Amino acid sequence: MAVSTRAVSRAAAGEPAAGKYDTGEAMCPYRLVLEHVTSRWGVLVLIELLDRPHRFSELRRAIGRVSEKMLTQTLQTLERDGLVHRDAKPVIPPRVDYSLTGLGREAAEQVRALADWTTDRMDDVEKARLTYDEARASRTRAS
Amino acid sequence: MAVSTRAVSRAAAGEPAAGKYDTGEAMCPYRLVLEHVTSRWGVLVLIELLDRPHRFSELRRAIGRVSEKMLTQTLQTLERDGLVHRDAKPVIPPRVDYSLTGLGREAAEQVRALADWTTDRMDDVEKARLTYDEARASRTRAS
DNA sequence: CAGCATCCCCGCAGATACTG
DNA sequence: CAGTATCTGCGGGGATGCTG
Repeated sequence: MAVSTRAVSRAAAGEPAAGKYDTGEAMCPYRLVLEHVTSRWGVLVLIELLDRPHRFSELRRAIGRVSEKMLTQTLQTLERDGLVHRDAKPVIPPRVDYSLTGLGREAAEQVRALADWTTDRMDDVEKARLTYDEARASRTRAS
Repeated sequence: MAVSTRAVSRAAAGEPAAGKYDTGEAMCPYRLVLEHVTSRWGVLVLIELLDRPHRFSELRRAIGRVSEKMLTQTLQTLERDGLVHRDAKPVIPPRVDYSLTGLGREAAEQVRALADWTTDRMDDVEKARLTYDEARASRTRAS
């Protein structure tokens, strides 16, 4: 039904299922949007759409290893938040194009900046990890 | 044991547990770092530490609603990646201060920019949601 | 106070089958 | 091709109890 569909959609993209953390206080709304944008697949979708609009299956291939279901859910969440525009052409076979809205482009640029930073600094991170693991290993030997 | 401890640490902060998505290909490393940084609690920790160094319990209170376990795991992951510096003073009662490294500060600034954008555009997002839900509701009535 | 160990639940996400 | 509906597992993450 429509209701359960909405429930699924709201649960998508890393958003908590509204009962799990509902220990009295409500989660502040901006964190929800932030989690949609920074969600596992949300990040990759936004970055991919920043290059150019994509069809559904193009996105699947571009991202790789995302299940059809998760991609659908992620796109629905982002569409609902007004970040992604969905253009379904009434043709056979169906053709649906996804693109960024103005709002979505702003978000995507922030996200891409972060992703670019990550790739740039990747080697620093890996060095840090080696140092950390080294220290841990020697601590283990000492005990 | 040390081995299992490391396994827990690696699974922290939204990082997949190394077997779940291991359908043959390895996940590219930069996505892992990206997911640490954009993880549920990672985002909030980085933003909080951008203001000033925090003690463990200060972070807990500042973030709110984060379990001790998840905060520990998140901090360990970020420390291992070289983004967070852990300073444990050998005193009683124990006192541990967490601060950003140079690398971590760069990441945190990107993340905060994204968070700021989210709060700024929050009302646009909510308007978009109303529009979206409205459209869905009328579609349901039509069918 | 900081953090580790253990238990356990439930919800995310993958797999599969079916529709327009 | 672009979805929806349903089932299932397993791992994230909360709760609790214990150590230094």
